[in-house]
Amino acid sequence: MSKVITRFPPSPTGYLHIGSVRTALFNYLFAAHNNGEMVFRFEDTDIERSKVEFEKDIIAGMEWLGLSLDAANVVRQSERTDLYKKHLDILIGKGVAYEAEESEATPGAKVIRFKNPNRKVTFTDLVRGEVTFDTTELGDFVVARSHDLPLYHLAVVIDDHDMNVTHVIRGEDHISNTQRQILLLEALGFERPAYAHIPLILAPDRTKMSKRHGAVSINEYRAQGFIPEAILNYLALLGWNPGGEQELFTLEELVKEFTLERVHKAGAIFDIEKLKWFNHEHLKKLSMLEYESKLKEFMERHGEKAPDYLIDIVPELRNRAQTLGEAAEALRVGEFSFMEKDITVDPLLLVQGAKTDAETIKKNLTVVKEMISALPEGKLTAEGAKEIIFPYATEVGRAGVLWPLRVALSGKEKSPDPFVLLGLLGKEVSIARIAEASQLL
RNA sequence: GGCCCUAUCGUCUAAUGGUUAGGACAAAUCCCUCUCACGGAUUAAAUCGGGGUUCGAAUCCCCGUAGGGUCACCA
Repeated sequence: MSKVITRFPPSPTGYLHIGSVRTALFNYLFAAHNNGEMVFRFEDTDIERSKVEFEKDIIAGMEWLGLSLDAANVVRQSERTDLYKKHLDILIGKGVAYEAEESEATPGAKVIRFKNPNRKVTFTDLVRGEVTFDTTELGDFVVARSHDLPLYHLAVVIDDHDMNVTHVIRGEDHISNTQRQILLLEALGFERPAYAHIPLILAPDRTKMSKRHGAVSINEYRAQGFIPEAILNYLALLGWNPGGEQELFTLEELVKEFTLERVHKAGAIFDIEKLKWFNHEHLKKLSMLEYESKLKEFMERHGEKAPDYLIDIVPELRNRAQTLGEAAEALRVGEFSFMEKDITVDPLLLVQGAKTDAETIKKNLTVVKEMISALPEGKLTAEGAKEIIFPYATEVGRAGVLWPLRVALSGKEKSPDPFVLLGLLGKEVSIARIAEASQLL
């Protein structure tokens, strides 16, 4: 059996779309699973709408996702007109294509129409089984604007053949294009590739996802702080799954499991909440250092500077934020302001949740301060602090000890628990803050 | 409208003729608890409808219904 070759042929007429990414992913997974290859080409026959800016965006997006195979050898249809012309002449020579009326798009040139044999075309779709179309309603469709300007269907057929594509895996919106392409490829004497039309990603209203539904460009997800591992994992499971109950997969695992037989037939609604869950899970799998550098890079990308204490609060950030964007936001709005040199403590807040009077609070804070002071230098960890303080707090009433302690250390109504705070701030700063808070009472 | 495709909890899905129809997200409740999170437990929630085939149907067939895709000198 010949080597499996799939393809990803975006047209550079917009930013990399989330739906394109999933199609690319399925092509990638299928090729990789079968030790094959995914080829890449830009379908820019529509010169009006195609832009270099979009080409760059698509390449950058694919690279970021880790799906780029050979971006250096990008093929552009606009650079292959000789190849198309050659085949166009063959079609005309055979009498299966002919010059018709003058072109609207390029005045002076005649459009080329394909002489429709008006018959039924049946193909086996690897996802849907046998599909039959009657091509009669297509009429003699236009295959080129002129001798030099092929249209999509012609270019696709020639390129897929020329690039030795064995499997055409694309969105279901292309299923009715297949009949035209089969007609052309047979007229040219090419071998048919295998076809697989995968279900579309739908917006919550069950229609094709588009800009009016929110984010469709992969850039927007990147900007929100989603990471490639999560996006790929989520997208792979939209319309496919390996059958078990496992949901978290690495790219390698997806490659190992992927088969077209298990691709669904029905469209799947894109659920941002579930994507967030996947993102959180993949973020949790990162080491402290990996998380730190990812967040740092993310913040810099958005013109923000990560604080130098970032590494210390990674564990907290990681369990709170589902996306890097949420982590950056938490930092921006001061959720971790207690890590700064100076904090302000509101005396009222100190007693607010303590369920006891100021005198008791003051006494409790003093006891805690002494407990910490008694600890040998460098011994103040969250666990260690909890070990000595928690029994005392339980004995005299936790709210009366832990709430004021937490507020004294953070100055905030909401924060990580006081033991974590002690571990983060260290002995010296903690003692100083407790002392300052006591003064306020 | 023509043609094509599709149909399991709100959502993503498992179960490829025999299960109390399972899991996950979201929701609700409870636990943990000094707050916010995290985490743990529990609950509610589905086979679109009607006919067949079969001892037995979510699963196979037919008819409805509903939804989607597509009908360019765009891709």
